[in-house]
Amino acid sequence: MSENLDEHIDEMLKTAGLYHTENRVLILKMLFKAGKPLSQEKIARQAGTNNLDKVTIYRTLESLFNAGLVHKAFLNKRASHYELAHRCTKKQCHPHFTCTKCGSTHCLVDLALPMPVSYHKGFIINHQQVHLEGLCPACS
Amino acid sequence: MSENLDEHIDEMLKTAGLYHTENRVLILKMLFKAGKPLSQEKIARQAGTNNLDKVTIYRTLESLFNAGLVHKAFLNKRASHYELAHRCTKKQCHPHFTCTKCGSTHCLVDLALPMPVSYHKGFIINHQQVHLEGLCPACS
DNA sequence: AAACATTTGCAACATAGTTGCATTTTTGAT
DNA sequence: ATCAAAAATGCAACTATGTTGCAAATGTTT
Ligand SMILES: [Mn+2]
Ligand SMILES: [Mn+2]
Ligand SMILES: [Zn+2]
Ligand SMILES: [Zn+2]
Repeated sequence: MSENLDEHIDEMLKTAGLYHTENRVLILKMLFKAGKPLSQEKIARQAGTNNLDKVTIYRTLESLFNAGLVHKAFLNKRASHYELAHRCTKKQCHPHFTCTKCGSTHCLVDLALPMPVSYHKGFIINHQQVHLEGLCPACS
Repeated sequence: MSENLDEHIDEMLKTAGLYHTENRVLILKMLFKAGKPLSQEKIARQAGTNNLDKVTIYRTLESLFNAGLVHKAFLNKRASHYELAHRCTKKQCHPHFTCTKCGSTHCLVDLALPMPVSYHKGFIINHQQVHLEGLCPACS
């Protein structure tokens, strides 16, 4: 995946019907590399010299989100975080874990949680996100 | 509970070791009455004439939160929402449901979800919050 | 190359939340 | 009831996050 990541990203954008732009490629690469949810601010800082405008980052993430390539992760932070959708099913993202001591975030991609079936008459459940808190291996 | 709500709130504050103030009583009453998570803005608007300062609301909620009387609900909105902790166990809040059509929020207090047991060596899971999306009875 | 659609950067704005500090309220002890 | 200490409140100013409008730049299609 390391060699042909560029090709993979090209394919993702083409399939999604999105214009192939420098910023989309850059941000998708960052998300692949990070392997966990990133905020606008982290992306901006990591881009450094690339002089990415804040608004552009938000709009780029939104276009990737609308295309289904990216998910909003549901952390207990003030800022939204985005991650690749490649490790989520349509109905269920993997759980996210936040360490209450060091603040680190972990994607528990292999922790399968049951999706609740229909609740009461009339409720249709389409999507689930689970957020866990506790102590990470480094802090426990 | 309607008659002795005041007494109940007095008791809550006393047990928590918090000063008994007008604002704490007012906000706790609102949260009881609402039965679902409220944001600072909703509390301010509902207080109306009572002329509650924004900062005071935040600080009041924080004191109630630190005392464990109130939880932060984890909705996919920009602003934090707070609710009474009385329908949550220490480790697990009830799931919250947001309707993607009308935006309404529902507390699924009788939907019991299993708490994931320890994940990998080193992870200690202390708390779980689940957020569901779909269509509410009015919209489905 | 030309025409069209989308993306980008910038400035200005809106909303959520925080901090410092002087004043007021609550509490517990006299 | 009076007083002193501790905590809560209101206000102003501030930071951080996110949004909107628009002209210029870039990507796509023919
Ligand atoms: Mn993740
Ligand atoms: Mn609730
Ligand atoms: Zn940790
Ligand atoms: Zn609805």
